[in-house]
Amino acid sequence: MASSRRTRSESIAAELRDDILRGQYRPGERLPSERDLAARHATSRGTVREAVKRLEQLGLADIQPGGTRATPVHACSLDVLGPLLALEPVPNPALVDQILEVLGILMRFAAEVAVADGTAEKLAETRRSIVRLRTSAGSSDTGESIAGLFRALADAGDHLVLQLILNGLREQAREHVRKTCDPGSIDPVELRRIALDLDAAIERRRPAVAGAAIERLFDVLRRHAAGRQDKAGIRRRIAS
Amino acid sequence: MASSRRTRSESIAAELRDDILRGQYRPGERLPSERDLAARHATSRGTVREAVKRLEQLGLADIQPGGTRATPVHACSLDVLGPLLALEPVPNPALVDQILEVLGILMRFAAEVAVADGTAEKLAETRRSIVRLRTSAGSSDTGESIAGLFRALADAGDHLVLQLILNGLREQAREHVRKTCDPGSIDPVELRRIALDLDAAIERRRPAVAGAAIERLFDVLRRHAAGRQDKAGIRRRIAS
DNA sequence: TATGATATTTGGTCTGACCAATTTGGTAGG
DNA sequence: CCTACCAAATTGGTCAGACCAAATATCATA
Repeated sequence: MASSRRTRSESIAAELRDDILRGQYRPGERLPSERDLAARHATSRGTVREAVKRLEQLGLADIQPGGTRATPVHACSLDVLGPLLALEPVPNPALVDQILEVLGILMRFAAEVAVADGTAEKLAETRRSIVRLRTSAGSSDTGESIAGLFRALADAGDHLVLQLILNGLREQAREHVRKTCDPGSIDPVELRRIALDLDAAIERRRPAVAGAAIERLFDVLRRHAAGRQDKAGIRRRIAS
Repeated sequence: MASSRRTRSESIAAELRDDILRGQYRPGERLPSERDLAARHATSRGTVREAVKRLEQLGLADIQPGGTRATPVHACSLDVLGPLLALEPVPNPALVDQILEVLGILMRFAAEVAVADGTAEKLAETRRSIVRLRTSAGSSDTGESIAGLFRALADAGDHLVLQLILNGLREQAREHVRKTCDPGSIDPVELRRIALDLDAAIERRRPAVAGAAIERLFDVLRRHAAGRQDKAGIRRRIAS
């Protein structure tokens, strides 16, 4: 229900976006004019215009009469994360870990909110997703199951702000995180243990316990994504 | 360096956006066609087209040949938060609290990262912003000082993912949160105490202590935003 | 050299048109 | 009566060329 085939203006937008992300235009530097771009891409100005507009909404360009200018990356929208990861054939491991780090914090909170405030119905759905995770642990469906659990947790809490952020993060990260860490090869035993703990926490309505389970899950995910090497280096960087 | 005057397509986009957020179009329902909208607004199809495109990028509309359809709010981008708050003359207090809740979690993490990994230079800048906060506590500049502190902390950590999320959240929330809680009337004594603790934590490089200080800061902010009534009801909803 | 007027460039919008995909409505067949 | 299928109307995607206002660049003048 999401995307259709790639449109012309989308292609141009993607190309320009990657150019900016690659640093081809320094912040403040002027981009080619719409007319210029139209000529280069052998297309109409209207089409180019839509592409440039898209850049502006990503926070990558500041478009004004007299000239459109590039914008520093650190001031952009979350929506540049996906393209940024896709820039290199193998996603930047440091970035992937940052994503898992923040996602872990937010999902932990989501779990706490869900268990504390969730309706019985929503929590039942969450527990069903936990069952699916337990049965699929070790298989190629593991990634899908984990994603399903996350969605259920985010949905159960009725916390709109949290949902919106998680939407964006998921949309940007999903595919690329999978590229770095094949969830199917996560230790199934560990996964099932976490799933059981989480399920028990939900059943007995223990938000803190549920949050701790999610935290452990992300420890596993991050360690797994980082590969066998330097497991220790990635661990929680602060001893709270 | 941000916005110029309001463009016609932006006006139309804003109107459509608010219509959808107000629930005028149920999810899945078809929006008027571009030609129809152009006629209604006495404008050209190209202009309307840019507006509708904007909606799609907000995640509010799914635009496809045959018809553009509305999308459920909970599946949108974070960028709808601002408009959602602006829908009512007085921002929804529950939403504002949700924002402060999530912002608190993220800023706590940002502080921990900053203190753990920040360069001496960046941390010095952060401490300068703390000084500004202490001197402005109780004045009308308090809000600006707090925002400055947040920006410095987010900047010191060199955590891109966190920065991007905080960008979006700040962009959406800034103005509206201020409407709900006048920062100038926050207890200056409490504020200065937190500032001192935070400063000491930075100086001695104690991430956990810095995080705790930020957490206390947000306790104050949330209690203040919620108004004098039901201080207790708003408090941290989970006992971790 | 500094400054102010002028010419050029650039984005914002309009008009009207064509194509391709979808939706819709009706029709023939079960 | 319902279903499967086909044709017409609708809708989005793109193109072309044009005009205006704001910003920039250029150059003559003080």
